[in-house]
Parts: sequence; structure tokens; C-alpha cells
Amino acid sequence: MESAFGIIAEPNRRAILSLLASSERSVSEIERQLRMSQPSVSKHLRVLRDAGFVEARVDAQRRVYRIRPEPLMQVEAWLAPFRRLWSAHVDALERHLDRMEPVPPRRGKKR
Amino acid sequence: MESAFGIIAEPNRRAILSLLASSERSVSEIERQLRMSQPSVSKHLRVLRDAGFVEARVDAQRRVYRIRPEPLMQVEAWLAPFRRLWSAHVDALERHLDRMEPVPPRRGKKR
DNA sequence: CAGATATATACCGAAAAAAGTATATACAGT
DNA sequence: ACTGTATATACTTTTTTCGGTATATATCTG
Repeated sequence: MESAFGIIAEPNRRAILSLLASSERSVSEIERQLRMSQPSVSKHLRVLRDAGFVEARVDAQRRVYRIRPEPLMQVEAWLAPFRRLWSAHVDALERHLDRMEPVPPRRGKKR
Repeated sequence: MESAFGIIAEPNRRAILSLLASSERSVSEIERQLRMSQPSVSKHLRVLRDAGFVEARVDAQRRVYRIRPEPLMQVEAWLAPFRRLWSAHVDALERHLDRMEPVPPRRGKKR
């Protein structure tokens, strides 16, 4: 799994990254907040660390992980050429998500 | 392979998308430009189409593919919360890429 | 309709990735 | 030194994914 894109293909890893986006956390904190098994968290963190997405700080027995921005910047950079495709119509995503994620139809005020 | 992230984890699929970013292409054009086998191109296009990344226009025997922006917008949206991490130092990516991708040292005009 | 061209799909084998279970390592406190 | 806590890793099994090869489908040209 060389590329940054392969790393963030895994939903649990994206969840971990999103969690760390707000602030750094220990392994057990991640484990609890995401309801994942401890080995699974450690293994995903290993992958993330090897790919440069996170780094660990040692605090006694704990390892406190925090985000490193570089790999995500690569994703951002790859995305750049496509941005002109939607910079025009801003609400296309909203409509798309409405279509994809079957939310029960709103009853109230019909827009 | 449900999520948009899983789709773009595959390097050939990213190449196809990048190619289509500039303009629409037929299968054989993609095949030639990316040096991929025809079945491989067709299969990746199938995946991309099923995930909403591309759509096809029929032109005689050809199928001309073009990008649909929505799934990439999802990626962009997921990325948003992280953007504050690097909006400060803009050149961190450049330094990171220098470190990661071992490009043979340029000989000519030094920068 | 025959042949040619363009694209799609079915099938197979190989490789990668994920989760679970068990175990190892590291450090803290007593 | 011993015990408990926190984290990492090894091993195994299951599932997915990718590429290749062969074949099917569609549409054009004559």
C-alpha cells in the first residue's frame, strides 16, 4: 500500500484521521471512540505512521498520535486539476449526496 | 468497493481520471495514452462509471468517457477539515515530495 | 450479410488486505 | 521484582482486487 490514496481507502483509517484532526489522542482513546479492537487500531496506526500520515509521541505507557499533513497535501494536490469542474456549481455535491444516501424524505416545508 | 476513496486508491484509475480531467476520451485513446490493455481499461472504466466518477457518451462504435465531478467533491469535502493543518506553511508539500520521491539529482542549471 | 473495428465481459489465478486471536514488549507503581 | 496497564506484533483465515486471456456484443463499411 504505497500511495497515500491507498491508505485512506480504508474507512477505519479515515475515521482515525478525522478523529485526530481535532486533536491528538492515545491508542486507547481511539479504540474507545471508534469502537475498534485494540490490535486493529494499532495496526492501522502502524500503516498510517509508515505512510507519514501520523506521528507518535511517547507519554509513559501511552503513545499519543497526531496528524502529519504532508500525505494529505498530496491528495489535495492531485485533486487540484479537477476543482475547476465544480467550482462553478457549488450545490452539486449536496444534490449528489441527497441522491446517494437515502435519507427519509422530509415532510415539512417543501422548499 | 463502495466509497469514492476506494475507487481512487487504484493508480490506473487515477491516471484515467487525470487524463479525462483535460478532456473526454474514447476507450482506445485511454488505452494508448496510458499503455494499458484494453480489457483493463474497460474494467476500470466500469468501476469508475458504477461509482459515478465518469459517464459515457456513445459515438458509433466508440464510447467516449467524461468526468462527473460529484464523487471527487466528496473527497474534497472529507479533506476540508484537515486543510487548516497546512494552510499556514505552503511549501511543506514541496519539501515532503523532495524527501519521498527520489528523483535523480539534476545536473544542469541549479534552480 | 461479411468482415473489421471498438468495447465489454467471463473466467481464472495470484497477490494484497483485513479482522480475530494469541502473544510479546514496554513502562508504572508498589 | 511483580503485577497491571498500554501498545505492538505474529499468525491465520477470509475476502477482495487486479491482470491476463479468451470470448461476446455492438456498430461501421463495403
